[in-house]
Amino acid sequence: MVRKTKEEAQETRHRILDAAERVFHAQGVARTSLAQVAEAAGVTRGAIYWHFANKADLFDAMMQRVIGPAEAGCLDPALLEAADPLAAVRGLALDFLMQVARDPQHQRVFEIAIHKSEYVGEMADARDRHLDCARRHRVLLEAAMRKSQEKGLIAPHHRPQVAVEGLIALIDGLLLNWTLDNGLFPLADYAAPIIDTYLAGLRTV
Amino acid sequence: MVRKTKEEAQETRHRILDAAERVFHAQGVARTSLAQVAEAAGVTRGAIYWHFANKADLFDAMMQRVIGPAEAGCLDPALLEAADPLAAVRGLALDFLMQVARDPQHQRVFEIAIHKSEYVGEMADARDRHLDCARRHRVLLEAAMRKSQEKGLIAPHHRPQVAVEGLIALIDGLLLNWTLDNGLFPLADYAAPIIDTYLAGLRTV
DNA sequence: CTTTACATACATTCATGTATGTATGTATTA
DNA sequence: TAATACATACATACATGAATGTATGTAAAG
Repeated sequence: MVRKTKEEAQETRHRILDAAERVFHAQGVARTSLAQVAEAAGVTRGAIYWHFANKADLFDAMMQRVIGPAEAGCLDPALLEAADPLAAVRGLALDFLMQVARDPQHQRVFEIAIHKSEYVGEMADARDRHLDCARRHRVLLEAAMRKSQEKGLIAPHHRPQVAVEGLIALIDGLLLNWTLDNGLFPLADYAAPIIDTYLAGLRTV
Repeated sequence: MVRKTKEEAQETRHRILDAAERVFHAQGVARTSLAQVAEAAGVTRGAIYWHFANKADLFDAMMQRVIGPAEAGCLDPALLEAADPLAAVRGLALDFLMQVARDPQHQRVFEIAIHKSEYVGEMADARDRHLDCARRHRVLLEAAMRKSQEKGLIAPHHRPQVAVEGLIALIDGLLLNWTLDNGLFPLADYAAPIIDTYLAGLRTV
């Protein structure tokens, strides 16, 4: 059986993406060949080269499938309309961390992105997309911080840009270390008190 | 000219390590062959295989040469004898971040470790060493946090383990994002206020 | 009948590890 | 102290395997 219906073709595409997730996670991106991905997916390399241009393209698609929807949720401009923007920021950060802590697919993909791939050469596309997305987050968060400061929720001596950079560092650092060894500490338990500690620091004079 | 004196041999060894740093940084570890490292060092692969067992061993040596001394300084148990352990922790964290911000070699090596290598397979040695070192840091920092709490420098509702995990996340996150794009924010300027914000949060009731 | 969705087969490029060559430093001996 | 023997510090050459990309085959969907 060779030629499939369009739906079946999409299913094999997803099977390939699933397999890539598993194998990339287990061996790292650079150390896995497309033949290994194909075997894990139950197809041949021909199928992979039909759906994707090369390994970088496959990697891109794998990341986008999971991170694309997630990042959309994090970029809600309604953040600025909240009565308490700082609380809204807190909610966004915790939602994000909790989603990763709960969903094993998110965990796997972030672990691949952070610890099992090299942001270099042909992976530059993914890197650029990440940087652009991060920049938009910074812009939005900085606006929220400024608004919080206007409302007296943040002490006046804090610079909004600095406050944002610290918050992002905290979130990314938690993700970095938890994905490095998820037995090290319970992210779902630690996330809230840690974020709250930082935000409490922003309130102090 | 073939056989060199021991000092000359050590010099070529360091030339190889320097070259590895540059090429790994430019292309990523997985995407560079030992032939490229050899060319950059002005030697042949024979020289590399004489001094190192393989690429993983070379990578290990390159990391250890820079990180080894640095991590020794961060593990000073005198931390616990300080009159103000929290201030001592602050000093340690800032010293570390400032050293990376100032020394381009540290910057390069951390950038390689974080963004341009895959902690997988044969790199497991480096990963294990990193994890073990991080664990010792956590033990020491947790003791310092506990002592700070006994002295009333940290509000009683904070759990020392959680406080430590937040601090480490903050430091690692700053390093992660700054090495990702060192034009994004000035680490030397931002480090102190961000760390201080978190520590201020630890003092609040 | 044409295009799709793959499987199969092929050619080519590299990177690795090892084996071997070789000239020089260094210790030993006489 | 000079001759000798051995180890060192590489360079060179080779064999092997593996991964990639492409070209071609093919059967069924549309």
